[in-house]
Amino acid sequence: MKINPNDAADLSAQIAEAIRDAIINGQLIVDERLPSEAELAYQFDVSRSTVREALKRLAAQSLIRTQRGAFGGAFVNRISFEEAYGQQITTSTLLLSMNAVSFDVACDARFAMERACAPFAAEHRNADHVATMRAEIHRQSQPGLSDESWCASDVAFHRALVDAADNPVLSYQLAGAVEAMQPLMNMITFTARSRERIIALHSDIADALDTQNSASIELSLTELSNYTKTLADNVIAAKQKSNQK
Amino acid sequence: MKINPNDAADLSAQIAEAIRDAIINGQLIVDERLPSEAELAYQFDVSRSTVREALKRLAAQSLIRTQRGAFGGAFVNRISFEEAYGQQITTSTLLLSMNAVSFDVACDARFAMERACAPFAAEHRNADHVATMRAEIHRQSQPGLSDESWCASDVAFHRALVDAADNPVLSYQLAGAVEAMQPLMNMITFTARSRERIIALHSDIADALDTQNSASIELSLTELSNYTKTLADNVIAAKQKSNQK
DNA sequence: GCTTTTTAAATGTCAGACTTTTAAATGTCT
DNA sequence: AGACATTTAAAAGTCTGACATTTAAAAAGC
Repeated sequence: MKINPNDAADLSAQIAEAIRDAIINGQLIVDERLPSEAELAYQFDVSRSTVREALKRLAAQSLIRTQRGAFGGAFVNRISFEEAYGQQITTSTLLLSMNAVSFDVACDARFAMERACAPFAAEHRNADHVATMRAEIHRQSQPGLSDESWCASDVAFHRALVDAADNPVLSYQLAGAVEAMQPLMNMITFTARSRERIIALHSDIADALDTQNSASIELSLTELSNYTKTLADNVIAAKQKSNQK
Repeated sequence: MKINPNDAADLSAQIAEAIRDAIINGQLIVDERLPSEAELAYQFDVSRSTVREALKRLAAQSLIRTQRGAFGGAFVNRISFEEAYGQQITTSTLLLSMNAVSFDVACDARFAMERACAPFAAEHRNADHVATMRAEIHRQSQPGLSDESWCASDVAFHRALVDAADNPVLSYQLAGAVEAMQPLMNMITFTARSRERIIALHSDIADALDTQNSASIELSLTELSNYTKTLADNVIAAKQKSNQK
């Protein structure tokens, strides 16, 4: 592992990159201990502060974890799917809020990916998944349910569908789509939507999952997508009209 | 923004979290300048080093960028889709290499997501996308092509299909799937695969995209997925047999 | 043999100094 | 007045050295 002191980039960024590369191409393996900060400082010929900044960068990406005390140090971290979900959701949320992504584009992407789970969900679903979905549908039918609780239940419902696919790679990818986009979509459409209509579609999906009818799941998801897009169009049109006044 | 000095967590982690939250819920907006390191150190009542470690954590997640010199400082970064691709690919690669994910599970996820792009790709494809795919197919037909170059061309081919969907959200999600998994798959199957077979399927996909036949794209992708899984099964079976000797 | 104490190694934090970069402000010349 | 050069101040980047805290192993005591 080498760095180039003449490079314009910060030393801490260069060091972080060198260590990251070593982890990615397998020179450092999971749970392996890195040299101590003092030792790294000596090896890279920089101060301990600079090494520490590099290590914090890696820690922020969950590439390493640190442990204090004797025989502590920095260890290569095994990135779990569960951990990665969180990062995925944060990044997806920021991407959507910071970039001008049209509602239709986001909606298309979200439901396309969820439809991609349908065949696997139909195949691998078990009683728990169906029960979770029915429980959330029941919750959604409660008259006094707040918009926040509705949204949480909505996420839980779709989450159950994704989890039914029993594929951690898909779940990881979908985490961003469902958990980041669903709240945004709810925020836009909650004034105009018909809860009954959505509940009916949710029931169709739960039934189709129960009977392992993948095509029917996909069909209902497409309907849900179209309905959501129509709602958004109306809301946006209404907003423009009120602005023109 | 407040931190709790009695919290067991590192101060720099707490400060990073406080600022991250402020960015996520909109208290800090894109391109807004954060207070200087000295000012932040004063506000949080910690040393400048601690603040710097917090800022490095945020920089590692592309949440801020820093600029030296007068009127420099830390600025809230607009996360672009392009930037996010890289992080997505890194994380996906590590997730796959560090966790025991079966080949079939990874393969299912990857092709399911790519199939999800098919309808949009068929609708929005233009001459460039088809031309890129045909060019890559031509490259793949060259007899002397190295395995590394084949893999790169393979990625470029699938990348073109995804890009044809003209949906940045999908492209972002697919970046991890295609660019992280394709190389891993190639690594496992390259000894057993028939380039002719794959080229034939690639040609089918390019033709179907050209004629905007989404169903046909999906069919060919499923065939490609099944072929890949069969190859992997054979390779793994052969390996076990040789181990038993 | 078990418990308690000591110890050393490591990270976490702080304070202060110095270096480098950068853009605005100021000065100077034409 | 405008173009160019110089100064200046603010801010990040880096370094040094110190001290605090944590932690597990080693040593001591029973």
